Amino acid sequence: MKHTLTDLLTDAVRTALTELYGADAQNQEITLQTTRREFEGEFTVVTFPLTRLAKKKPDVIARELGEYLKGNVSEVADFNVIKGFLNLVVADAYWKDFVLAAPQSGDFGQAPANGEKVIVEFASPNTNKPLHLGHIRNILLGWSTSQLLQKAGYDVKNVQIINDRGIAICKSMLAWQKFSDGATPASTGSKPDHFVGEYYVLFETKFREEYLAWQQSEEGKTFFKKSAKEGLSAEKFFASYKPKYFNEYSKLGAEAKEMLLDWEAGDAQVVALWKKMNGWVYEGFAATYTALGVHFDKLYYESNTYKLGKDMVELGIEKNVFRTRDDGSVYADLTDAKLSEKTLMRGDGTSIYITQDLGTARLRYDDFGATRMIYVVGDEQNHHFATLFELLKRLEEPYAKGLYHLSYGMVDLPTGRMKSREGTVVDADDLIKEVIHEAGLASADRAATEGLSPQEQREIVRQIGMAALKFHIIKVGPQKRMIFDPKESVDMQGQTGPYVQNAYVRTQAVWRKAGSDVDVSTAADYVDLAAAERDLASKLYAFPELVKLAAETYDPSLIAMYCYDLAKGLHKFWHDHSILSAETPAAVAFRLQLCRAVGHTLKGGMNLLGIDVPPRM
RNA sequence: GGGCCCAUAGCUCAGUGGAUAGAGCACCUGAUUUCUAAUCUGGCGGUCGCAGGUUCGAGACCUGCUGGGCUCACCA
Repeated sequence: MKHTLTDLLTDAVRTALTELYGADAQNQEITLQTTRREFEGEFTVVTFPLTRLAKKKPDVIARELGEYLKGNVSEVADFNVIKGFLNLVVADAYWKDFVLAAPQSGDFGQAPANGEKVIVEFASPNTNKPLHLGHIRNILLGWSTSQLLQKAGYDVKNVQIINDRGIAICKSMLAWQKFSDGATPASTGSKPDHFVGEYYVLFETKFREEYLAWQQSEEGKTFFKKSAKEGLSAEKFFASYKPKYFNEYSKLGAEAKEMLLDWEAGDAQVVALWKKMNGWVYEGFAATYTALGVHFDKLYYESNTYKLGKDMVELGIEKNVFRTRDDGSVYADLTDAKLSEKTLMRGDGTSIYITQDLGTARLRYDDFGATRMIYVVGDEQNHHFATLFELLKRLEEPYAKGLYHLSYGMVDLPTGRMKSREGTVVDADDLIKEVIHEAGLASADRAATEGLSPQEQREIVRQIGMAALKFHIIKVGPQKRMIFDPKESVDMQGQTGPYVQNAYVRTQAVWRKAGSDVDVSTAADYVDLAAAERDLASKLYAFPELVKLAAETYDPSLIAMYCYDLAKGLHKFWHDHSILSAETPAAVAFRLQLCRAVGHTLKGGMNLLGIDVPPRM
């Protein structure tokens, strides 16, 4: 591995300290950071922490260090000192050589394969409803994390676990069976997952009607008088009683539960209906995944995995990690890890949610041999995953150290949280359609894509709209609960996806004009770089390290911020300098290649976010 | 009640213990005979929730508090 510039500078500072002050600086922490924009230079050494070592004032140390580095390190062309900050100006020759080398390749920033396998789980929807805005955040996070890890050298597999069973899908099934008259997505022209979702909603509607009627019946009124606490309003009482009513009194509830039992018993008719309706949902999901540009290497279905985990429970008992209660139920005592006592198997021998997660983790390890598993799941399940990981650690699973819950905050609307009951849930397909529509309106009065076929133009509009949406979501750090304003998500100016795309398009436009057979061999003769060029060069230089950091911290928002920053640098450079009519042939040649380097990096960076860049826009 | 997360400009968000805390949007303003103006320039805008502490240095680290969210099932 070649010495990076930052390593080289850090080492040089250590050597300088030893030479200048006779101190052994090998263990001294060297604070090297990028120079703030308002000062000249690219790297800054902070000399405050060196005062004890050198026994001099920070500014004196900075000056002496600067002189030494300028005199002894060819990469350091100049320096300036402000208080305890030594700003280093990297030699133009270094930047020039750098720009003409690594980033000229399309896979700039790609780390060599490290042989380690990692699984990223994301999406993981229920099959009773279409995908919504919350799923979009999940999917974008999962996909870009997967891309990032790949770029950082991992062998990545994308998986999801589909919650295809349970009471929810039975509600859709029952409503369809009772009320559809055999309607199908084809007969109604509905997108199939939306079709199934409509029956889920219909079930809830019918159930509410039934519940309301019961509340107003003699039986309901008597029940209220008998059961409600003094002073509690009927409205409040019945709102909280709803789940119990569903389980104990409701005719529809009983039918849905019966259907679930029939399904578990393998009833042929119920299973056939289940397959049919889930089939519709998958057809719909596939279209949404395609629209989002993501795909999976393997799908796990809860209907296949929900009984897993019993062997893990056995193992836990063997290892004396789990205990059995008198009633036969099994639990793990995690109180010493600041977690609760967790039951893993019921007295009747059936398993629960976390038990299947134990089994599924092992199943995936057996499938792929991955030593890392990333679960992209909302932060309301933080406790669940803390428990799951602690259990797997105690079971001494070989992948236990590589488990990570990529937790993210919920998506709120400016009006508050999304609530299906109040119809404020933003549907994924609607949103996608909307952003593309807006991009189309914004493109309508532009001449930039004239001469392209209608298909090509539509594709560009699609790429722009999706870039606006995706960038708007992925630029926010995962941990943060975010407010999604649909109006802002279609913005195409400022800190947005289209802004970055536009910078890329400019790098392509100049090459189109120059012609691909232009001779750029004179670029090596280019000597003095302009400020905007040095700025771009140092930004390009930072890309591979940033990819590494973003992959290590599972944070794609870092890449989004970077892309914006690099695009901004390109736009500034573009404004300040002419490329094709630059002063000298060497300048033309260098700037063209600088454009190519920036273009590759913007494209690579945006691809990490699952965003395409168009050739023109 | 216990645990975890969040709080930075009017709004949406950045901010490895380092400099005068930054972007974008919004509002005001100037720039286009040119390689794409989906751009660029200037202006306006801050008690970094509050109070202590650690440090040469705190928006960041520690403690307490306030406000908001999530969670603490033999549900998923």
